[in-house]
Amino acid sequence: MRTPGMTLKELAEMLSLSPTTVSRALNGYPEVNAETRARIEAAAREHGYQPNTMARKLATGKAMAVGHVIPLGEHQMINPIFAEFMTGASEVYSKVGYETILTVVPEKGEEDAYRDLARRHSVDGVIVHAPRTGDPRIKLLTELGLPFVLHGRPVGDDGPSVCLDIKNARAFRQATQFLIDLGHRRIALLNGLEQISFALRRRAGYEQAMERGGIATDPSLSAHQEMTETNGYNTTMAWMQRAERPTAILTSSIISAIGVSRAVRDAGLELGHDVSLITHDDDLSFLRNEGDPPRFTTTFSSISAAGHRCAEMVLDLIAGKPVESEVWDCQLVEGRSTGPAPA
Amino acid sequence: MRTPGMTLKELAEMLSLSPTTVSRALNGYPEVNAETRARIEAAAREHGYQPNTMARKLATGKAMAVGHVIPLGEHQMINPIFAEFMTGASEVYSKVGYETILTVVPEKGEEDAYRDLARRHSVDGVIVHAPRTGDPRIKLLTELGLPFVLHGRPVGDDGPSVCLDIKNARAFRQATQFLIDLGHRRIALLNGLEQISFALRRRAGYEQAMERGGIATDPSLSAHQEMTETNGYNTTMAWMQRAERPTAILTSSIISAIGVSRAVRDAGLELGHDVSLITHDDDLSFLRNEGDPPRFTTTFSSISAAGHRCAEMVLDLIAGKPVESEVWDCQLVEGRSTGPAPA
DNA sequence: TTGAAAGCGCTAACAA
DNA sequence: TTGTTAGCGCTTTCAA
Repeated sequence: MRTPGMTLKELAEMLSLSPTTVSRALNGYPEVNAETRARIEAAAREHGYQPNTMARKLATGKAMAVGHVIPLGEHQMINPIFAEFMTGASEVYSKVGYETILTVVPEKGEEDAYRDLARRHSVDGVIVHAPRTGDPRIKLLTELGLPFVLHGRPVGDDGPSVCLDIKNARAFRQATQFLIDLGHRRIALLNGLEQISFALRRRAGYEQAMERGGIATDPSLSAHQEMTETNGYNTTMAWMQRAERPTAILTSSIISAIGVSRAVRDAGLELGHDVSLITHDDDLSFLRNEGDPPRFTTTFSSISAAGHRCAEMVLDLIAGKPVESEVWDCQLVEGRSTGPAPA
Repeated sequence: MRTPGMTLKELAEMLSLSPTTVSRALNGYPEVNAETRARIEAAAREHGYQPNTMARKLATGKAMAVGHVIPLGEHQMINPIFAEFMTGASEVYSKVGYETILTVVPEKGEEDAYRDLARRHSVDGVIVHAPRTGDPRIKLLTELGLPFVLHGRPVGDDGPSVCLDIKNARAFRQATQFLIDLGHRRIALLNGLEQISFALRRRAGYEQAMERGGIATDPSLSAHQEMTETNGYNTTMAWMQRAERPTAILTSSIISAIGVSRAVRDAGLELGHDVSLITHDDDLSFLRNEGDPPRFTTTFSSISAAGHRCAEMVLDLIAGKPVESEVWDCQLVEGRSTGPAPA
């Protein structure tokens, strides 16, 4: 049923050339006569010749694809951010003729997914999202010999790896400091799941600033949970109902910030007046409006840029080029209504 | 560098059998001696044998993959919904050993992306998202002979195709009717881009109900635009500032509804009191909380279920099984604060 | 019930 | 600069 699509051999026959020459011409090898190459290219274009990827993959032993394994379940709400990331990455792959392979697996099956990808040679490399404490993926991928790039710094010492990250600790230290300078003392932290590298570093930054400011951190004012709107709402609501409620909240995601914002309102309070909010902004442009809620933006703001860069890095890795880890800087952007602490 | 992974030939040699027999045993062909098969299976398991997908693909001519082509740009904000959809679909593919191939392309390159996928034999079938008026994809895919399933009904008559959709018109007719019955007259529609099938059908439903209710539809109360929060916010804000502002708003997406909700508040009005809101709910659970905003839910509510079903359908199509289009029913769920029209 | 042999369409040594 | 010859690892006739 499928349009057959011409083969290399057929094209070669039409040109009275050997498949080898045609292959070489089309793949840009230098040893082809310019005139011959022109002829071949013209014919290929004219007949809409497109090499069969499977054959090429088998012959070269390269999968011409990069894999992204996404665990379902607990972390599922990573989705909107993940989508932005994928957009950036996928663009890069397409540009060099690579394909993007997406594998969605139940939390438990994650390692098997990587094993399968490696053994079946389905991909030449992978991107690992949100490394965690004791993350088994790094060791596994190293063993499998599958090139990978981490989006986020690894937590412990799991051996050498290449990653792209932002200065999480610094960002949150700055943000906390900023609030302290405004006179806040009861500053709450609404963070992501504790075992995730991002969250760990952000907490560290928060705690450092608190310590420097001589403020004892109240553990009940730190929440580590999935960054959903509902979680943000519920946790904030509980905080708002305390006698000594926090006067400022720091969140790790614009998604939770939406929940915070709603909870504050529902508690009969006003954001930027009764409660200040600073959030790490993942630039989900479809979710936010200028100045609301007031937020903390990092240069990592465009998640799609991160996807873009991670993709480039993994391709370099695959090509055997040396690749350095990158840690991007941050930038504090003062929101409209982040005011001094209420008296 | 990569762990080599044993080949069929090697496995066969270890067993002193021919590759043919081993292949047959592993692929469940009936003509293999039970005892031999057991031996083969044991050995395969023991040595962790995993067939090389590329070789298999080349030999069988099947790509063992389904493609999803996502246009960038205008429709980019489809993202969060799309992510949910992909989750459902990907699960299905994985379960049967298929891979998910994602192609993100600039709006213009969409057709070429399909052509390339087909010619390079990268996929056995594709899912087409959000068919539009004069959508070139249907004809193209038919020509290419690439099996496809539409998520959303086609608009015109682009030839036979298989689709999965909800009863959009009926849903919006019902919702509008519901508002009319509550006494609303100035009902606004905040819809998706005009050329998208979903939006067209929803508008039709809205207009039918208005007509039946004997209410002239005010064109300035229908907005067709990308369903982003910002668009929802701005449009609603403009409406709220009119002398005769709408008393009810119907939106096509929970994303725009968030913008509506904020705009109403910022205009100093109260949702469910001054303005009623009903929205088609894509069940992006991370974005909403029970009862806020009041909403209209369809059984299509779980987008991931749609992804799941579309995937099954395309696999059946690929397998040559007959597949019927499906149109899922809807369900009106009354939200907490959708009250009668203000006097 | 098993095996031998011939590809799938391409790339890549090695020759010419 | 071009062509010849082998494969890549698997499936699949066709024989035994």
